[in-house]
Amino acid sequence: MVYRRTQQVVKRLAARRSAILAAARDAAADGGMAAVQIAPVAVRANVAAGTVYRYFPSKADLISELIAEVSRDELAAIRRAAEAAPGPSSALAAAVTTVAVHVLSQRKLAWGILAEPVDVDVSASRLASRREISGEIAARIDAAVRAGHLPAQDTALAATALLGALHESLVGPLAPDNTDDPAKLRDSVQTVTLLALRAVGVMDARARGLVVQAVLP
Amino acid sequence: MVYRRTQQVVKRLAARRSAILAAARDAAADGGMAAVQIAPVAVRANVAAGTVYRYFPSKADLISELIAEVSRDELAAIRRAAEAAPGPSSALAAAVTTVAVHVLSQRKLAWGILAEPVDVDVSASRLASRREISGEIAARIDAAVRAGHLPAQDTALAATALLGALHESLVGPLAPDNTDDPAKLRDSVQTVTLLALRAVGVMDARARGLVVQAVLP
DNA sequence: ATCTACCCTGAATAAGTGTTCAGTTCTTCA
DNA sequence: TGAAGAACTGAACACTTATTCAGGGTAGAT
Repeated sequence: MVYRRTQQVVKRLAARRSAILAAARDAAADGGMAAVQIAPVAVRANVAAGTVYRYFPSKADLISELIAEVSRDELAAIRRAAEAAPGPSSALAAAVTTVAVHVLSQRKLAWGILAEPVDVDVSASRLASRREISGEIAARIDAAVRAGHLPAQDTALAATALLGALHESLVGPLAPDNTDDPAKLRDSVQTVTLLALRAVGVMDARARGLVVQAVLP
Repeated sequence: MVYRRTQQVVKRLAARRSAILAAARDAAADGGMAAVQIAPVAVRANVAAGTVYRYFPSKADLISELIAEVSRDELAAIRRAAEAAPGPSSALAAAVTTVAVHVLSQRKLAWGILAEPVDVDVSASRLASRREISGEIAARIDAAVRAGHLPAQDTALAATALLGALHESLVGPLAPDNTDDPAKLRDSVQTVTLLALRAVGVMDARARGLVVQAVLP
């Protein structure tokens, strides 16, 4: 062989791959999954359409990786928020609030990742994404149950239901369109978080306290 | 003119239209919205593909009507259940239970109506559908609030969140797959209804009572 | 400098389905 | 019964995008 991938080339390839993924993410943030089409993404990433296929076997793979990436980021944020909280209930509140805030601050992207129709099959990665996030929330609920702050319950089902409630009320088609009023956005986050905490059995008064703590910086 | 639509013909036309809609509904119940394609629906309805277009201007219109029809049925069922209940809280519980049971007993159809990707734009009718159902639930929450059974709250947001919780936990991708175990199905309905009622502020003990009442026939 | 292997380009291709429409069949009424 | 209008048929068409691939370019080794 008279050709070997030098370190420089390896780096360039990795950078290009990242650029394509980033372009896809940008497109999704701008116009939802509908905007994640090979040709436009290639343009954003400054490559030709064919090049995308040197990095991703298919559009389904590209979108799947996009979903996985966003999901990883989200999971990390949730963990960070929860671990900074003083106790299990606060951690749960912080986790829920984090999801709500993130989802609201990137509504198009969130909608794209979660539920927007896509012309290729990405159900597997969506499933994985939900599993991860839901699992994390379930773990937090579980911790609060074990600490005696919540009644025993099916934590997996509860976590799934919580996420459904957050998503539908914040980025679903009926979500109020407060795109640019920070006060209303905060209100929504607060209301929905309160709802979610009460759903798993946090007493109302205590829930209010936890929510205020979690929403305030 | 030597031709006028006689009563018989009018009836036949109406029947055909219904047959096409019914065929679409069957297809959706069998294989989700993905199965609602013009050619297969036409076959089910015993007409040619072109005929579908004499009754529906486009696939989008066909599916929109399908969504509207299912939505109407659902709304009627919710109202019936709620009106048969002895009080506002029971009515709310009955309404929520009804949604849960219906959704579970026609999961593919529900998923198709609610969230499954479709290749044409049906967002308007999905929005309308959600608005109707959510509005009804909101009204029930409101009644319970006015009766002093629940704390004051943003009932529209709460209703939306409740529906999101129900849908995600019962027909979402993470929903447990108890297709054929009636006991587990009932368990799911009970658990989720309980969750929903607590979310809007029903006290736990009272919620359990309401749920049992609502779930038992 | 030059050969080789790899990478990139972007126009052409492929494939799936909604939609159309010229021709056929059916219904009505004189 | 036959003429006229309406409804139905289903094969052909249209359109959109993902995907391919032959050709040109670039980096590494000698």
